[in-house]
Amino acid sequence: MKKKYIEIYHTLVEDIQKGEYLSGETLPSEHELSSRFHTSRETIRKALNLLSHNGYIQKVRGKGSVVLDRDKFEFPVSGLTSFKELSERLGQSFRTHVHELTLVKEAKICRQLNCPAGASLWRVIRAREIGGERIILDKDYIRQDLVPELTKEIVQHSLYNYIENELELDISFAKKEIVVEPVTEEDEVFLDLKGHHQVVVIRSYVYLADTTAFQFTESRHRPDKFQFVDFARRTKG
Amino acid sequence: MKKKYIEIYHTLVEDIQKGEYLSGETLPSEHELSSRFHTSRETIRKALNLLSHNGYIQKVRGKGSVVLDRDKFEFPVSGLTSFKELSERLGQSFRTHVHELTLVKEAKICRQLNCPAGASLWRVIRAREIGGERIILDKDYIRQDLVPELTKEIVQHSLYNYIENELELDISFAKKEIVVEPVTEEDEVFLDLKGHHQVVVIRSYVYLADTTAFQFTESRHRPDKFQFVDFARRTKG
DNA sequence: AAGTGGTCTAGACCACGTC
DNA sequence: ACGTGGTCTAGACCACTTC
Repeated sequence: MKKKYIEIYHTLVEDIQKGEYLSGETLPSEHELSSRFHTSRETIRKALNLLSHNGYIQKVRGKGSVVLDRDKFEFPVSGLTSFKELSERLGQSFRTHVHELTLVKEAKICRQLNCPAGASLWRVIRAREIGGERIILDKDYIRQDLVPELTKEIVQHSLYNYIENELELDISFAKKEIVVEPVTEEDEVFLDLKGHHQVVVIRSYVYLADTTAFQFTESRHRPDKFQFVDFARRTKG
Repeated sequence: MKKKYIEIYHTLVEDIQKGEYLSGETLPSEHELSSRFHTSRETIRKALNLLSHNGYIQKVRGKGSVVLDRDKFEFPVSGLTSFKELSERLGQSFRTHVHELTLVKEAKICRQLNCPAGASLWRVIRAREIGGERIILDKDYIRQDLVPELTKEIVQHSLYNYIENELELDISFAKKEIVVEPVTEEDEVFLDLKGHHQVVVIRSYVYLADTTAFQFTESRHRPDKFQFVDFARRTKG
């Protein structure tokens, strides 16, 4: 048995994308939806909360669930997007250059990942080429106890895909920090900087569903090609 | 009577902050909490979902609600933070210089805010000084039909405070974009750029709870002082 | 007054981890 | 086997918007 509220969520997303409900209009009422989907109102509400959380609707008390103009938001998949998804979205040709794939011991990063100081970490360094220019340098540190084997093919293709689908690790949340920093010698070597002296650095700590810290990533972007989109819903309380 | 799940949420946040539950430990079970707070389990679950959403806990099936190391996250108040909150958090002295407070008509911005092309908008230009340096230039456009009166005192003190507490407008969500751009003449005049030739630009569209687009803000930061922190929880489905 | 979403209840069964 | 959180139900009352 699948989860009902997830199925209802997908159905409603499709309906919205098909233009069955236009932006500014309201969805059928929760009461109406519960009888239409033969389910309780709380279950409908879970589906609607998902829609709201993902920016498809905004609930307005006494009025209904208003469909938002999602084109205007041009969506973000809030936060945890992989390079592959991103470049596919942009519809541009892309390549990945793998410069390093080694096992290292770095006490400092281990401490931040809550693993023993002597633990082995995969260090993966990849340059991302989009439209013929190498504009992103990704440096990943991944706990080897959680990902025992990595090959050049895997990191070239899609690391996230391998981790989530092959290893079935459940990535749950991430904390990221975005800052601007001077370029390093490494940046000079691996990127086409076109005279830029600073890069945008995104540092992420990625956690699994069981709260294990799992990966540290530093993603260094040439500033003229950097864009970050965020959809933030205010949580009350 | 206030909302129960909000009260329970606040109680649990306080307990966590007092160190009653340490990171890595689990909270009492949902069953236990519902009898302790004399409420139903679904209500407890709403409170726990808030805790989870705000990064206090991670729920693990079969195990419990694990308290996260929130210090390690150094929190963001995800997304919609005002300058005042930010500078208070940093504990630094700050000043706001109001350079402009006028009514304008800009068809382009009206279109993005979904209001008539000829509608009046407040244009507010403020430079933010932190630790003696003017490092942020905020340019706000606000619909005058929603905010009829603005004074220099209001925009100097706290615009958000006025909008939310005095006018009682209900800010609900925002879409933001972060990019890096060359400095403009305006930046040169109003900021202490210290030789920097680029600024980090955050463009935000702010919406009210009734889905009205309400405000457009462009916040221009000197790159060496820019930081953006984000806590992203992956939503399934 | 009627309709909408927001909150809350007191159960139920299931899937998963731990023991 | 037991305890945990995940899903689901069929009601209830309230606050708000619209008419």
